[in-house]
Amino acid sequence: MIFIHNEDKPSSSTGRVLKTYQEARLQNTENLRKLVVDAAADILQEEGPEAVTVRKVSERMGCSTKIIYSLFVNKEGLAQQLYLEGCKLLAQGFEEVPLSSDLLQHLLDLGEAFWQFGQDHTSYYKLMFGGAFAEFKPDAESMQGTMTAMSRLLNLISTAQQQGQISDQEETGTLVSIIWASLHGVIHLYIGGFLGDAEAAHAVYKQTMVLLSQSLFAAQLVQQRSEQE
Amino acid sequence: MIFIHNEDKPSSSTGRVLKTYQEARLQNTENLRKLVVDAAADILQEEGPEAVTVRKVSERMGCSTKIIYSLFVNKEGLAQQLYLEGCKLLAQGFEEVPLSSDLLQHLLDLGEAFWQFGQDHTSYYKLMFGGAFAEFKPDAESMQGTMTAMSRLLNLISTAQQQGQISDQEETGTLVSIIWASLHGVIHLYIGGFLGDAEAAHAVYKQTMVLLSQSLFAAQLVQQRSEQE
DNA sequence: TTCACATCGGTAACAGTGTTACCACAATAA
DNA sequence: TTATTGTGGTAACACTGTTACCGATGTGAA
Repeated sequence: MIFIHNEDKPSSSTGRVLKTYQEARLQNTENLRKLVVDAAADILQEEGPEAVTVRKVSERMGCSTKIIYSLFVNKEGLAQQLYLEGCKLLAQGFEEVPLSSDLLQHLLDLGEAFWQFGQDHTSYYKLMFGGAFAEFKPDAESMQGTMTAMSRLLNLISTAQQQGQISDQEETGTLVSIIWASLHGVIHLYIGGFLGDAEAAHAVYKQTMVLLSQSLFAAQLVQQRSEQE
Repeated sequence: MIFIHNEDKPSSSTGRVLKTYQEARLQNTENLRKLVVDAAADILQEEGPEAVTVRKVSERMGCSTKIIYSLFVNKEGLAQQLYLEGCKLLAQGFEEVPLSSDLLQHLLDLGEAFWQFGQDHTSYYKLMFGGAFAEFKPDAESMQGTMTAMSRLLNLISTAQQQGQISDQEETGTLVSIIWASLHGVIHLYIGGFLGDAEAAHAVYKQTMVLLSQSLFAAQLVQQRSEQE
């Protein structure tokens, strides 16, 4: 039963998912990989990270678990692809933030976009930064994807430093890490259930952004103040 | 083999762990609970959070898994006890920080103690805040334990607000959350492998503390400045 | 003392996980 | 047509959390 490699048999009642799997198998493995990642992504978003299991993915694909192990080495390999998928979504979220000549406002907007990503794609967030897959450590490709997603933030800080609005005593990368980590901490504690409801957590988040940017842009503020006097 | 309930039999070669289990069983269940938590804590520290399994704990105890389910409802119940154990260690770490009349310095010292806790008890940290047990959400007792551990930080912020060194526009709890979450974010990203080696991560951590405290104590700094003029 | 009852806890199983050895089949090459 | 290669499904292994079962043990009453 199940899979007869003979193509003569009509589609019958095996369903559409099965057909796409058959189609992809006739083409290159790259399409098949994408199909598996999509199936896994669906499960991730519908049922959360812990529901993403090799068997569930293969069932949804209509194939055996062997396929997943042939295409990706193990579950972690599949998780890495999902990580990169999440990076794309995050980058997309950042892209939608309008450019602004007010760099402080721009920073706040980017921070807000990061919060929104955590809310709209909580399952992805848990997978990527939440330690949902205990064994998952970012490899070179993952870090590359992360940096690409974060490039918008990096460019902003760099520009602000060049314009003298943010001190250039610290390395740009360090400042990005500080902002990223601080905001991540709020989101992660909230997801973990430590910061009450979404409203309270969002208040903490926004206040964290304010405090950080106050310090970062402090030189400018002081300068503005002395100019006003 | 294994457990003969007859006490006439001498200790034989069953080992010391077994004897303590037998002893505790003769006493109340509270001692037995503590013994189980200790065994689980040993595994946690020796082999990490993912190694803490019901079977491993029961093997180390020299009893069946049933005991764990009788004493704690399920694995999560045991995890909660480990969480509280971690709170004690964290509180202990905070206790060792010397009091200081310089509240800013005191804040930096407490922050450093939090970092040290993450380094010295990484397994506990992962269990408590790292999401190592995906299903674990802090219940009322866990939150209570967390607050007790954090009380040192809470008192400090409260005092600084009363002395006018930190603005009292924000609620004390909110400020504590901001500091906690930001520092947690750095530790968590570092543990997750996103911030490079310990040295680089520690630099980010310290800089985060500096930026935050600069904003928090900003009013005072401005005040000092105007007093000097 | 003896006997019924209740409780405690060990055994063995269930359902689920990641992973892999095995082997039948299809496609290709000679 | 035959030999070889490789793809992929089946079924198993070693784990996990969890629980149904049931014998043994201790405890109460007669």
